[in-house]
Amino acid sequence: MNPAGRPIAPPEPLDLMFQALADPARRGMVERLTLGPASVSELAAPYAMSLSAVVQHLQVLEASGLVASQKVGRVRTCQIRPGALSLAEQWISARRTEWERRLDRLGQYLADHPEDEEGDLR
Amino acid sequence: MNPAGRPIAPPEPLDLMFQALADPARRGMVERLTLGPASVSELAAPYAMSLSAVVQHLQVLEASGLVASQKVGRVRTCQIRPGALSLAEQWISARRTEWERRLDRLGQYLADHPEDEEGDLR
DNA sequence: CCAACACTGAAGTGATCACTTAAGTATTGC
DNA sequence: GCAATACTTAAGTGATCACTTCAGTGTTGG
Repeated sequence: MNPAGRPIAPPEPLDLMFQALADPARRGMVERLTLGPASVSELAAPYAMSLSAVVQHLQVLEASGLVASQKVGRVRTCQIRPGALSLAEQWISARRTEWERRLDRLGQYLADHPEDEEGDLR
Repeated sequence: MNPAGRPIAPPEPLDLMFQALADPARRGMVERLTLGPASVSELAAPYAMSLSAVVQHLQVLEASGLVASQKVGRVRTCQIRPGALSLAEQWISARRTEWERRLDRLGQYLADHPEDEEGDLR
């Protein structure tokens, strides 16, 4: 049980996604991989951390679905999974369009009722 | 010092942003706030956690820049900051367009060289 | 005035995170 | 064959996270 005593819920895909993107090293690896596939050591090169740490970041990225990899010989080659980011993108753009619509309605209301005062959040 | 013994870097805005979005309760609060401003207790209502926990989530959301709030009397009213999500949106769409460009180049190459075999990641 | 209300702040706890080191296991070039 | 290469796995550590409880503080309706 967790601290709340409630049953643990399995993490949703969006949780894993945003969690994966929340670390600058992981974002950096994704940025690198958008330029093309790379081996683990190539991905590790820009970072001061151990290879082990990089592999652990890679595992997070794979669990989130952002990255896939396959091993050939002794080299593991990683690539981004193109469709993966669209889930996060959709959530964000849904919020954006929602509040744009809301601001439009508010603007329309204010235009229709110019006598009303500002400062009202409702 | 951190476990690596290296100096700590201050978290980047995108770190705070994605970290804030990585929790389902916080995303839920953002979703609620896209429909319009709400008080702390209104935001807390759907959740089984304590009010204190909700306030702590709200602090994370404020630190990320996603949410703003002001107190009037004994009620704190929260609203989303419309522009905030665009930072995350831009990062994601930058990656998307980058790998789309890359896939286009790859497709063009394959079209120009139909004799080549598949399975090459380079 | 005073009780109910809407938070606020501090302290504590167990789980998870971001690393580390150390000791493996397959591959490959020579 | 054998050393170098490219990871892989396990165990450990301190920091941070997501909560909790409890004890305030300021506000407001009756």
